[in-house]
Amino acid sequence: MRLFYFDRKILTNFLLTMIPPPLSEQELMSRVENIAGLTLAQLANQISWTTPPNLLHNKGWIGQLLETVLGASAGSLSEPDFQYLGIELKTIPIKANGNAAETTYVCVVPLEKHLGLTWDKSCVAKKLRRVLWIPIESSSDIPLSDRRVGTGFLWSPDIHTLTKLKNDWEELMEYVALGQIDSIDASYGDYLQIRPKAANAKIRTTGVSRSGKYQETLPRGFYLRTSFTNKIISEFQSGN
DNA sequence: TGGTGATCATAC
DNA sequence: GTATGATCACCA
Repeated sequence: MRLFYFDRKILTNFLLTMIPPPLSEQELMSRVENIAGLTLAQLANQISWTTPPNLLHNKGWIGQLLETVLGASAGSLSEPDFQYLGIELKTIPIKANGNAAETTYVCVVPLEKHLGLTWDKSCVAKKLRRVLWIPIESSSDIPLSDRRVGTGFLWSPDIHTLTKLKNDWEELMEYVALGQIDSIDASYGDYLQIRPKAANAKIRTTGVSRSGKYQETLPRGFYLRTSFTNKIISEFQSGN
């Protein structure tokens, strides 16, 4: 069943774009090199997409564009973008000064069914095992069409980083487990933070209260702080 | 100006 | 509603 779904997904994407998924890391990185320096409009033209005037009503457009151009599988499965390769694709908006403009969304915070959940099994650990970061020019004074794609690079957290992420995750999840999700705000966590992840502030999902009963609450997501992604970028640039 | 809370599109 | 992809927008 899952195989069927996977195949249909790949096939649909291929028929729409004629871009097959990369079969090796080398093939993927060769595609990444080939698009470095291109503008978003040039990239969009490759697959006959129209560049929107801005991202206001298309916040995920750049991410979806890069996914498609690089042959990532489409769809909303909880799988890495490049399923064969176990690689997650993340675009990262870069300001004129070279720093990340926005935090990076990782995954939804489990607000129930988290009993016995450990770091190694968490969505954060799974998503961040191997990431293809692609910097994208994001200054608001550059029209979206003219913004250029940077040099993408593969990244895996080193042991120190992994420990920091694990500590953050465990600390944050402890509040969740104790039914104290509503007392957490975005200031908690060094590398990871928890923030709302919903269409609006009225959306509710099921969580757990302090007394252990089910309680409706705002859906949250894990995000990487810009200070952390800046660190990743500067380590790549300095060749570490 | 940057960090936090709020929000947008879309598939299923 | 839940998942994917994220950025917007306010205010200290």
